[in-house]
Amino acid sequence: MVGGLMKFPGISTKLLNISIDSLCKFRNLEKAESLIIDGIRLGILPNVITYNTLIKGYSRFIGIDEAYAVTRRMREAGIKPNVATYNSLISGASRNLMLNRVLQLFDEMLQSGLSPDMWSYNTLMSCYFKLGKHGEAFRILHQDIHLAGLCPGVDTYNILLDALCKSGHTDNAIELFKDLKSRVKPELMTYNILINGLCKSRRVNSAIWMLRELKKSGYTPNAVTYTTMLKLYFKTKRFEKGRRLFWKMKEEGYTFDGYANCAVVSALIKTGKAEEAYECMKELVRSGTRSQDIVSYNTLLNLYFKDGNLDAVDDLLDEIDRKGLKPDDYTHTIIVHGLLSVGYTAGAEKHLACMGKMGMNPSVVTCNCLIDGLCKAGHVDRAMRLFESMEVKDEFTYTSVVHNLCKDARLVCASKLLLSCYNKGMKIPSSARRAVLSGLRMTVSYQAARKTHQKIKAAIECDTLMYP
DNA sequence: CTAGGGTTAG
Repeated sequence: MVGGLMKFPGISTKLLNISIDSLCKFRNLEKAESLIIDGIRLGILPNVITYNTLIKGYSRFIGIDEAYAVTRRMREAGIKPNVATYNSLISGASRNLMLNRVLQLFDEMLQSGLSPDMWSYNTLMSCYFKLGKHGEAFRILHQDIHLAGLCPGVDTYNILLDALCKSGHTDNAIELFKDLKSRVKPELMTYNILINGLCKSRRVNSAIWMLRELKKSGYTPNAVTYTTMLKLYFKTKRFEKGRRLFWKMKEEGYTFDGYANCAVVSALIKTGKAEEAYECMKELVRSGTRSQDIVSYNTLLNLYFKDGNLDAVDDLLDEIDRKGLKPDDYTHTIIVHGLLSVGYTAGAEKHLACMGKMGMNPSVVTCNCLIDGLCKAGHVDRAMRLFESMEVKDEFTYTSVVHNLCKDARLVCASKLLLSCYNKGMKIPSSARRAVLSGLRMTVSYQAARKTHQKIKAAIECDTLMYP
């Protein structure tokens, strides 16, 4: 291949870069690098783009250190890193939420006399947002960008709008959207971000209004738009509407990547329609998308468990392994929950222990499942031991534990935990409160229930909370 | 750099 490039001096580096790019896209980084070396031997000199492409690949698929190591080889080859080089490194660091690394690279870029561009600032800003450091992110937006003589572009606003939506400030996002239209032209992605934010906060009418705005601006909804609306329909239990939309998506070729199929299948599983779910999954298997990512496998795995098809589960786990896919938090949760649902409590516990041995940290959700399952199987003490060992706990953890403690008549413990939730300002469903209060009334005393009710009132600073 | 799919309690 490289030999052939020699016949076209002048464009040979361009062709080399194209080859490098496609190799990198398919994670063939070693091959890409050996192609560079072959090229040099044949007199085809790599340029800054060649190395930047390689760095982008390393930073995306391997690691930031490995990507950085390429910059050293690049310098040895007499090529100086440019802003794009640093941007690739910075985005790799940002993807892994390595803020210090991002800042360090920024410094290094400045010290080598390079000026960060809008892309660099966008990445930095999005890293701050992803870490929940909104103040810092806004400082980049309102100060640093202007000090650098740059102007926020539509991409900058996309990042900002998405962060606002994801942190529950959908109203601010809408406000900003109305305001920014005078400065930049919203992209299709801008609309999708907002529609998604509105759907997630269940603002159905606003989402539909935004969809109309999207069309009014001359854009055509794409697979992302439709998948977002599809989820909204399922969430609001408008199954017929969802079914019709999915049908339309299939007809118009919007289901090529399997995203919509996964959404539909999980909705079908939740409504107990395993048959239809299998039907919908078949298509995914046929299209080959299934072989590409763990999400489709997780969906299918969940389906097999819910259907009690444990042989298929076994086969599928083997297949995941064979394909070299990496099980993620969802996979582990589905396995633990699935084992519990078929009554195999010991297996679920074993799975968690295995994860620990392999150096994996089970997620909060995985632990929540096991806690709940252990309680329901009558092992409340073991569940409580796991509960106490958890570093991160969420609403689900507490809700489940409180309910299960009530069922087990451990009211003192349950009411203590419930109160700690209110004191932390944690949102906990009122069903948990009712379970504790009625439990106290039944098994302790009416006075104890009243007293706890008073404490809850004080904790949430509310006088009108009715005593059930 | 930025948008959509998959997991848990009641």
